[in-house]
Amino acid sequence: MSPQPANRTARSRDEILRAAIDLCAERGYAAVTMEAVAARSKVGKPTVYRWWPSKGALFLDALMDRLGERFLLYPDTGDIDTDLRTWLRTLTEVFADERHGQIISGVIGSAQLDTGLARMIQKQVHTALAAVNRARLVKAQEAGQLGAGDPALYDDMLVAPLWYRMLVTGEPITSEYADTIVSILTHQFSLPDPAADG
Amino acid sequence: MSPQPANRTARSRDEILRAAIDLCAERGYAAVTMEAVAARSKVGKPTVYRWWPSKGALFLDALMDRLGERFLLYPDTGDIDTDLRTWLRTLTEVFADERHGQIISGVIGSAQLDTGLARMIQKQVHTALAAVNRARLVKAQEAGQLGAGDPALYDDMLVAPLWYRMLVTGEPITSEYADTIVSILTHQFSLPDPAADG
Amino acid sequence: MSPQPANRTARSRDEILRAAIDLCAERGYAAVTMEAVAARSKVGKPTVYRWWPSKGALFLDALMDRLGERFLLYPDTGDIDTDLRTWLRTLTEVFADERHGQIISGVIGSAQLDTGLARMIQKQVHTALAAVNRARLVKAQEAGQLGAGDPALYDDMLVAPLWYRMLVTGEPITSEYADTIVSILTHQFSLPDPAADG
Amino acid sequence: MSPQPANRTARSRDEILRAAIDLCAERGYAAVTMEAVAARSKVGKPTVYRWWPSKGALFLDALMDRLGERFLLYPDTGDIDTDLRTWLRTLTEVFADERHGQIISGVIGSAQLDTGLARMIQKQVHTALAAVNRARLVKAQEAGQLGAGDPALYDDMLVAPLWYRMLVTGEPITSEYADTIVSILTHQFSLPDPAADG
DNA sequence: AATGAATGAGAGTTCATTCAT
DNA sequence: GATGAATGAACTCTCATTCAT
Repeated sequence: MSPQPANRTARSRDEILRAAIDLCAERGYAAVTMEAVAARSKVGKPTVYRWWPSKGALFLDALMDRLGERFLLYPDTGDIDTDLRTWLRTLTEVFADERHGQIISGVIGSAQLDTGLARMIQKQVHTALAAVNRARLVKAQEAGQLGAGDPALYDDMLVAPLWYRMLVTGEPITSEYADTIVSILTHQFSLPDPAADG
Repeated sequence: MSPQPANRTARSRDEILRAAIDLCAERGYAAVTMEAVAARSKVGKPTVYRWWPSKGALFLDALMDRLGERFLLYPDTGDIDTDLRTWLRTLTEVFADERHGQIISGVIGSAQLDTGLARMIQKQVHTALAAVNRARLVKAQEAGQLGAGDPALYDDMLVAPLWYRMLVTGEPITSEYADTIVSILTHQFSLPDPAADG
Repeated sequence: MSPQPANRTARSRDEILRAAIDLCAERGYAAVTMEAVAARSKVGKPTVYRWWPSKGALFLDALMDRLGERFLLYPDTGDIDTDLRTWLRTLTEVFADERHGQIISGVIGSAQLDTGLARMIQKQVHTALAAVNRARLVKAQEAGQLGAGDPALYDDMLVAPLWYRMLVTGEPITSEYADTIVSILTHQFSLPDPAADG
Repeated sequence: MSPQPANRTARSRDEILRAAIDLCAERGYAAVTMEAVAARSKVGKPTVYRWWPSKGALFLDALMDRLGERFLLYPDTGDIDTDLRTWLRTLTEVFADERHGQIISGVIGSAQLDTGLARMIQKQVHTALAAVNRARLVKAQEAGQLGAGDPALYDDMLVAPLWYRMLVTGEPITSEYADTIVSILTHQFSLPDPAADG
């Protein structure tokens, strides 16, 4: 997503990203070092630094490489309820997947300590994501499937609880949780009565 | 909140926490090191490490020292709408305050890379916070001021958007944003029409 | 030799010295720490420090305790040649004995870095040792068994080579070496011809 | 003498050695720490440790740097008496010089607690020194200027008394002392009569 | 462009030494 | 006196980052 693949260059890039992912699976995000990534991928450390200024940036790229398309292809069956549910479940699965979740929380965690990385996330992730999300929501509003209201707020309320559990409380992120949130948003935001439906 | 203040001990503890806070204000959370904290507070590094296993733990304690009570005194005027608004505004103010916000996001960020710190946050912050929050919500439900529904979900949806902006999108956290979220939750969750009321 | 043995005090003192000697045998002088000595002898660290200001001082005392008398009883059979030989062999044996040699070189080594210890060695060891040595040499001179000459010089030339091997070259200290030195000094200092006697 | 001077490397090396020497002059050998050396020479601690495993090794190198040649150029006027006297006086001057003596005794002292350093001294100092010394002595023997006898013994008896005063008794090391020793060795080892010549 | 080697900030420890009981 | 706990100097090392080739 950032370096242009040239001949040998492209291979290096892939090997570095793979090494990063592999090491993360083996030792956990926190224990991965740039040094280990360089060693595993058989390149010099300066080569790694030429392309990525930090571990966070490297993993952000690795993530985009593997998951980017999955998020940018927003589902559109015509029924907003179904689509939001599908979309949020996708997010849930990724978050809950040990391998990806670890990287995601690690990258977001690193970004709290690294302004540059935070900016990269803005640019590479949020802008793109917000665009597709909001486009779909506006379309649903125009189709009368969703009440009026700032789509950005819908969007926040939809994904924020997942992030909250991921980053703050550590509680499990399940598809039931995702479904409940979608239901609240689409069904006039009325909270389910736990006595009535569990 | 964790080490017992003894004679000389208590003074060290306070000086260390103050040094941490001061350094953070001067250089930003990321640039504070345990070494600098020790130097500034005129104690040896081992003294700092004896009480706090990491920078994150140190700042978590500093935060609890200064803000702990503010959060554990949940407002209770009898009107849930007012109380939630008050409470969330308090949270908003703290998050938006450069000095505190920086520490909060830094600590949560560090916790993504440090299981031990994550656990400390669970214990010292969440358990206490969730208890007061949920108690107030249940009381409101019993008073018929709030629809049925799992109070934990109310709680998540109330604070998650603030955390989301804080940690993920970086968008500003304003009291208008807080108020909107409370309104949605208390007024049957209907989203405001941006065209109608801004 | 320094602390006065009182009731429980004496027992502590002995236990501390024994612990020091034992630990030295187990780990080597360099690896013995005051902390380990305190732990092994089941006393608090301040107790050790009350009596000995440093590891070197402690071992100096331990050494004097075990070896002191051996050196202060200078042999006197009437024949200076025999006596010097006996005396230097005693020294040789002690130096060559792994257990004692290690402590001796360790203490002298420590004294290079510790003026106070150097002074203690002057007082506790040298004054006493030089006195008996020189007394015997003077007596031999008076008996016509030894040429004229400053007895201090005899003394230096007698023991210096042993110390030299011990502290500087690390070459083995054998009784043959000791005997050769004595022979040179007593037989008009004529060096043996290696071609003639080996 | 050990690390290969490269571009930046050489400058660092020199600055580190100079800093060590300077600090030693200011505070005394014992009070010099690797940390202070690093700070004074404006390099990181690991840089110091990369090249020298210990303070003793560092000072050994500093010493060799400044004094090495002085010792390896053994005087050879043809007259062994003169040459030994010259050589031992050189040694005496260095030992008696506050600046060098301190380092020498410190390094030898450290070596008592550090096998690795002891080995370094063997290799870097003794082998070379013994070679030149013995070569000169053998030449003198062949010229009939010196009695038969193991040159190594001559060598030991020549320098041991100086080391003995330096490391053990602390008595002053003067050129008179050196001269007396040479005289004894060269004049058939007959000790001067203090009554006759002072 | 790519890399081996060098660099230094700072983490986290050990242990001599001192305080408070 | 004796001791458990506290303190800090300094060590050693890891790893991000940079230099020189």
